[in-house]
Amino acid sequence: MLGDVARRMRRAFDERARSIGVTRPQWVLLSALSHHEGIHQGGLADLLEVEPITLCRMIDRLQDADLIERRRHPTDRRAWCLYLTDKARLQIDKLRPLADEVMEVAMGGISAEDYAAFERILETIRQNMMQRPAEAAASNG
Amino acid sequence: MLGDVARRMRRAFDERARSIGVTRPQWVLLSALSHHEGIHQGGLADLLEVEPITLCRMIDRLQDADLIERRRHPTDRRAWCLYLTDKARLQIDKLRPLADEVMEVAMGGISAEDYAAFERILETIRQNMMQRPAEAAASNG
DNA sequence: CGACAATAATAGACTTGACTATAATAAACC
DNA sequence: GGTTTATTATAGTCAAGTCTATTATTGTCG
Repeated sequence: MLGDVARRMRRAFDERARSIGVTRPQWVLLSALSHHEGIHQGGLADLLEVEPITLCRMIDRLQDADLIERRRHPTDRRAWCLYLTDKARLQIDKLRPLADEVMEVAMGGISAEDYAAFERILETIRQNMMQRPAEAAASNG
Repeated sequence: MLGDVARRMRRAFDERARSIGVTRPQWVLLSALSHHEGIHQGGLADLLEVEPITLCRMIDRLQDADLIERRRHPTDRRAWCLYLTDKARLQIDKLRPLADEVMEVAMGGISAEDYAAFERILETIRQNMMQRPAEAAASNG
């Protein structure tokens, strides 16, 4: 059910975002980058919890679309530093209200108490899922 | 956050299921089919809320892996009817406890009241997301 | 019957995600 | 100073999901 609800929300955002020409994962990436400009790919991959190679290919596409700029790291010749283009900033400004709208629709008719409870429980589940399976197995016995 | 939690749960299941040799979406498919044997592809796609072509290719792979059998529909020569193989039934039996384990870990330390509240709120959100975006726009004004 | 619309499955091309592996570079260490 | 190890980015290959067609059918209607 949780997965189902998450999927419906993803889909709702995707439908709205399609006209902008940016996919939802791309928006998540751009949005994260807007708070950490200059970060290198590995760091951003950690932030987004995706594999470096997944991020690498998304960056390829975003660079092709003139939304992200790769600049050489000043001292580490292996690394790239990532920067938003002005075009990307415009896109983000258009996308944020869409995300807000999805949240509004989703949370319609839910009281403040329920909302708080929901957040609290979600956070508990998140903590429960944080331990790696090996540790989980170990802690079970 | 909801998406994050859903992703963590997906991942937890994937890690456990990998050794069985079936992916999570495949398990979902097999599990659904076990309750609707004989259904045709379009019907199953509706059930799982994926595009027919997505299901079609998953069925291709599952048929290659001897987990699903396609039989001709008795009267409609366009359609296939889907059946589990015995091998698939064994797999399902192995996977169900894994899913249960993930749920147990996820819900650890959550009271019955919280669990009930969580389900209720999730269901509300689900209902909120059920309306199509066009209708949502219309109902907004 | 015959044209035409609807339905079932599938093809092509794309994004996103994974796993495994590899080249280049940096850091650590003897 | 040179060898080994770790890190950074990337390639190959696959699954799963999307959108937009296309091919067989089936059903409908004149």
